[in-house]
Amino acid sequence: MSDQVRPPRILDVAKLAGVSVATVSRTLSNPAIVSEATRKAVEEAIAQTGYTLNFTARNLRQQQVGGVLALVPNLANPFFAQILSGISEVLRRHHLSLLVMDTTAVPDQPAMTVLAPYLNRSRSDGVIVLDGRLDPALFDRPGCPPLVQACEWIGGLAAPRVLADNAGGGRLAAAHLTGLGHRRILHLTGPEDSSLTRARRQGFLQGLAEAGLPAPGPGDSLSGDFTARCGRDAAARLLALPTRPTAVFCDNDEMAIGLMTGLIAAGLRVPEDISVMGFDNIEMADFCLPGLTTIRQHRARLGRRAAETLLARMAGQTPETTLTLNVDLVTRGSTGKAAQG
Amino acid sequence: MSDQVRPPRILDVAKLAGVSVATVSRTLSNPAIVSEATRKAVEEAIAQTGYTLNFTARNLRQQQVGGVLALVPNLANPFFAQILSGISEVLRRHHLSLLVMDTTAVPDQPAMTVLAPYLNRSRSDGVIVLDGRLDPALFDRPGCPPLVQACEWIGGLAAPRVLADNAGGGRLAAAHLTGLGHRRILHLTGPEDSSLTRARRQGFLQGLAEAGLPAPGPGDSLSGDFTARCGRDAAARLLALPTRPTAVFCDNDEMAIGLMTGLIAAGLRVPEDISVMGFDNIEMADFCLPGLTTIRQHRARLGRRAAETLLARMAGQTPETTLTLNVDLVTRGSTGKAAQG
DNA sequence: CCACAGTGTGTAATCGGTTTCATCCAACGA
DNA sequence: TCGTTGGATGAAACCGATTACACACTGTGG
Repeated sequence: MSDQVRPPRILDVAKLAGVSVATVSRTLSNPAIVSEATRKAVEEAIAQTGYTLNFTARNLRQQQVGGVLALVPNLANPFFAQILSGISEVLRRHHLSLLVMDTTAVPDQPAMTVLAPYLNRSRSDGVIVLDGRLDPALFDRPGCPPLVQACEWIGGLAAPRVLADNAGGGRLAAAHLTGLGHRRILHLTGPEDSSLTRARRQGFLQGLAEAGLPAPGPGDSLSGDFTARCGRDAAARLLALPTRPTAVFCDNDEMAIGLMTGLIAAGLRVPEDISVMGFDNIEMADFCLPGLTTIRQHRARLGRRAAETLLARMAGQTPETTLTLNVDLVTRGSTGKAAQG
Repeated sequence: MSDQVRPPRILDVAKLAGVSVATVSRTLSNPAIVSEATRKAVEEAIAQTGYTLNFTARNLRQQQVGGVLALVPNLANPFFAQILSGISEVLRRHHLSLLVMDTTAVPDQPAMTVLAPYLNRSRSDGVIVLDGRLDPALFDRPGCPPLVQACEWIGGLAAPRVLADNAGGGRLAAAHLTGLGHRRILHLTGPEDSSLTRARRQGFLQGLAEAGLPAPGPGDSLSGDFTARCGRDAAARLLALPTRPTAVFCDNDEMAIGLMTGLIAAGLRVPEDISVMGFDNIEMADFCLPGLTTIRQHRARLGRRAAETLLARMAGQTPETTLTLNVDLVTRGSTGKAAQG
C-alpha cells in the first residue's frame, strides 16, 4: 500500500502554489487579506494535494483546545441526554467540540484524583459542570478553565449557574395539589445532599404555607434517590404510614412513575384514591397510565443557555451569576380532586 | 491580579531541578529510565512550580489527538446514553477522551459537508459510528481515522461491526408469541431504511416460519419511527384493521409502551385481549403497567465492546469483522396466552 | 523627485512538548 | 592498562501550524 504516505502539510501546498506557508495559512483563516489571484492558486493547490488542516498544531499555537468538557454525574441517565444535546448544538455553531466525562465512572477512587487532571486549560477551553456533588476545591486551582454550573450546583462555587426554577416548580406543585383540595400531601424527595432536592422542597413548603397549610412534620416526606425502583419501593412505605396521604409530590418523574406502578399494583386507583405528581416532564410522563401530572423544565434549552453562558465567560465577559429558567405545570390524569376526608 | 503569569512550562521545571527538559519529559512519561535522585529532584520541582503537562503539545509531537469521536444519530435519545456510558468507561481506562457529535444537529445541510471535516486524524484518533444511515462515502477518504460501527451499521462500509443479535431477538419474539398460541401477530417496525428494522424483521419472519406459520402478507406489519408517539398512533391503525391481531411485536420499547397506552385507553386489556412485546429492555419496561415483555440487549456492554474493538483497530490489529452480542427474552405481564380464536 | 501610506507577501520565531543522537562516566573483562 | 558495554543525561531536531516583523512595491501628495 502506498497509502502510507504522510498527509500533506501546509508547506506542500505552499510549494505547489508557489507561495509561502504564511500565505497559505492566511488564505485558510482570513481569505480577505490575500489577493484574488493568490487565493485562487492556493485553493487550487489545496484541492490537488488533498490538504487538510492539522488542528492540533493550530491549537498549540493559538493556546486553545477547541473543545468544551461536560461533567455529567451519570451518562446513562437519559435526563442528561437532552441537556447534552442542547449543549452540543450551541458548541457546534461555534466550532467547538463536546467532550463528555462521567464523574461517577471510577467508583473506588476519589473524584479529586480522577478529575483534577482534566480541569486544565490544555484539556478544554471551558467546563460545564452538571454534577452538584463535586468538591468545590476541585475547581479552585490555577489553570482551571472557565466554568459554568448547569442544572445542579455546588455550594461555595462562584461560577455562573444556569438552573431551572426548582423552587418555583415546587410551589407550582403545592399550589396545584392544594388547589385540588389535598391537605395531607407526601413529598418523595431526592437525595438529601442534592441541591435540587433542597430547592424543590423549599419551594414546595413555601407553596403549602401560601395555601394556608401548617408546616408539615418530618413524617410527611420520604427520601429517595431519583430512580424508578426507589419510587416503587416507596409505595410500600407509603401504605404502611399510620395516616395515608391523599397526594404525593415526587422530586422527579422516574420516582413518580415507579410509585404509581407500585400503588396501582397494590390495588389503589390513581387519581381516585391518591394523586401523584412528578417533576421534569420526561417523555414517558405522557405515556404512562394515567398520564403523569408534572413540572416541565426545558432541558435542551437549559443546555443551550449553559453553553451560551460558558461562551460568554470564555470571551472574557462576566455574565450574570444565576440564570433561572421558567418551569410550568403540565396537567395530566394522575392528579385529581382530593377524596372526601 | 498577578494571576496572569504564564503557566509553568517544562523548561521552568528543568531549570529549577537543574536538569534538561529531556530529563523532565522522561521523568513524566517513563520514570523508570531516570535515576532515583533525578526523579526525586524533578518531582520536587514539579510540585514547587505547580507544573502541568500541556497535552496539545504532546499530542502534536506524538501525532495523536487523545480522543475518540462517537457519531450519534440523536443525542437526546436515551437509548444512546447507556451505550455512550459504556464507551466512556473503556476510553477512560485508556486515557482517551470521548468526543460526541450529533449527526442530525444540522438539519438543512447535508451530513457530508458538516461531518467530513471531523473525520480526520487531526480531530480524533478513532471513530465509533452509531448512525446506520450515513453515506459510506463519508468514511472512504484519505485521512479518515480508524472506524468501528456499533449498534446500527451501514451497508457497504467495511469497518468492523459490534451489534446486538437483532435477528436472534426477532426469532425469540416470534418463538415466545407463537408459543403462547398466537397465530395472527402484527409487527410494528422501525423505519424501513434502518438496518435494525431489517434484521429484526428478518429474524421475526424466520421465527414465525420455524413455528409453522405461513409467511405473513404486507398487511401484517405497520411501519413506525421508534417513538412512543407513533406507537400510540399505531393503536388506532391497529383497531381499524379488518381482523384484529392477538399480539403485536414492536421493534423497540418506546413504540410498545406507546402502543399499550393507546390500546388500554381504547378499552382493550393487555394481555387478555392483546399481547404486546417490545425490544431493548429500557428501564421503563419494568415500570409500566403491565410490565413489558421484551428482548433485552446490553447497551453498556455493547458500548464497551465497541470501544475495545476500536482500540484494537487503533493498535493496528484487525479484529473480527462482526461481533454479535447475545440478547435474551425478558418475560413480564404484557404477553399472555392467545385468546380463543 | 521624495517621503509616505497602504497592500500583499515572505522569513523566521513561536507554541510546549518528545525523541533521536551524541556524550559522559562508571563498571567490567581481557 | 585499555577497550567495551551500558546507563544516565543533554543538545537539538522535530511535530505543523500561526503571526510578528520586515520588506517590496504601488500610488499619492507635497
